[in-house]
Amino acid sequence: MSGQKKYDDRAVSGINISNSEREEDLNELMRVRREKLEELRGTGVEPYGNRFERTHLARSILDDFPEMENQPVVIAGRIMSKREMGKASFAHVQDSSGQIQIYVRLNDVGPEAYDLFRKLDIGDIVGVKGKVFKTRKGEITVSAEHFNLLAKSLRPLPEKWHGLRDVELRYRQRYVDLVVNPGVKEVFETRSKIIRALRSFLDRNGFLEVETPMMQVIAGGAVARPFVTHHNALDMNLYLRIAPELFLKRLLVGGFEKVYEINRNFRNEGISTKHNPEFTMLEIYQAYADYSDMMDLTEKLISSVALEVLGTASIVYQGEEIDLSPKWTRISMLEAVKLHSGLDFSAVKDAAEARRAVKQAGIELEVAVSDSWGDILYRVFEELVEPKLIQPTFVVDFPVEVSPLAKRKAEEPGLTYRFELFIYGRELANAFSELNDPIDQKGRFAKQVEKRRAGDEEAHMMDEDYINALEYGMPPAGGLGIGIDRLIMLLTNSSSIRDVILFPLMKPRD
RNA sequence: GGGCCAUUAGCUCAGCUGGAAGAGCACCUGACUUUUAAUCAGGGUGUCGGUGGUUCGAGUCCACCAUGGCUCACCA
Repeated sequence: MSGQKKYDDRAVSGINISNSEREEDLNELMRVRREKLEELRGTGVEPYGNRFERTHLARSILDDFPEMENQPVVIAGRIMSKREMGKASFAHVQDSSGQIQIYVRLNDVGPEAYDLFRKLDIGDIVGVKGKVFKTRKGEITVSAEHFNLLAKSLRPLPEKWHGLRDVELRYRQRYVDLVVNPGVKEVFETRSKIIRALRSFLDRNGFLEVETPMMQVIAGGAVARPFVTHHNALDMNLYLRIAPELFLKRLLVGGFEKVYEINRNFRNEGISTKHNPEFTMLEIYQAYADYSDMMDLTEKLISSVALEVLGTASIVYQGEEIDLSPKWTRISMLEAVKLHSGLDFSAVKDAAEARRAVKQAGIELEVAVSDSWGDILYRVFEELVEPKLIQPTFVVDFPVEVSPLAKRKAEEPGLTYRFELFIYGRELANAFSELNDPIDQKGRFAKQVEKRRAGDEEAHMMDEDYINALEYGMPPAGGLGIGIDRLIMLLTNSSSIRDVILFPLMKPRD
């Protein structure tokens, strides 16, 4: 028992016995660095420093050189390269703003400090005090008068020419990726700016940011398989949310009229370049609005964020020019399908006829026996139309069968006031006039529950409390969901969702 | 989950029809007081992803497994 306890303590404190305590496992590069570490300690140099006060970032020295020349500065950062030339040396130091060269001369720093400098490795974090000058070859440089070791690095960094290319290592050890591949940091800085711009746009327009449960008793608001977790004290299973939708609409019932949430959703499904099990979603709800208001909002939101963050609404994604300036094409699903497949579903009366029409048109499609007219229309749309929607396109009026939370069209009850936004063949946003008729909603849930009983794990569960809320009366409202990771992919020209998520889910090795 | 591809030094990669594991960077030793992919002289640091098999002999051929990439399926 006590042995078990000891093991747990070590696990919690992060000590990795198998890796760090077996010297014979260390390769020569790491062994040498550990020896240097001990040597430094032996000469009274603490290899892991404390607070360090710097005066300048690399960028500011480079940008303001004329004023900075000959001025004293204190910088701090990681040594990225080193060039020793006997009694003088150069190195590059990298901080959050970029890199700047330092020059260390025996005569300036003295023999002890110069010895210390020679022991430093690429990857070590140092603080440098010195004066700014320009070398003979014209590079702005800090001539060191004094320097401190702030953190000794025990592992060699990837090489300077190619950086870290191995995709698997880049994702597994993002910290290394960030150190050596400068473009990566830029993507995540842009990500942060995009999210800030979204928030500020919504805040300016009177929307209130709220937080709703990530752990839910009923995983609702979307069609997806949830993750299951367990609460010990209550001894009950909980789901990680697949969407915040039903909670945000409860807030409309409560009297909040314009709300939004930017947060993680979790879906227990396949992983791909477009899917990570946890992803960030923006959902917006506006009382007394409808789906065409949501289209206007989507256009304004995305185009103004692009303008604010990138300085242009005309972007290039994977070699394709995409114009995000309003107004975007709006086309009904029936028209879109007719345009791209020749099939006119408005003349098709039921599922049997739809099946025949698809077959006649020679479209290869796996159609389940239980599929309805709407299911088949939607499948044809996904298969033949989606990939062709490169420029921003709102596809409107989805079949009711695939839209269990959207309001029916008054004149065509088989369709709903729903749209999805497609850019580069990908779904980027999904929105509708919210269904606020509790009786209709209950009926739709019941249909979903039937599907669930028939084995469809992605179908909705019955949410009695949500119905209860609707029964109190929810104002008519427009609701909008935008996949933030995909938006960021688009705006940073990233081909994989893993390039816009700092720590994407990876299967452990071994 | 299916198909295709990849896995060799810390990193980036070569290694042909099976015949004694290689390069560049990094690292180590030495020289060098404005270099910058610093240079010059010397040094190879490895469970060839793992386990079996075929063979006199396997980094190389075969099977299975692991991880990853692309792609299809599912989804956002």
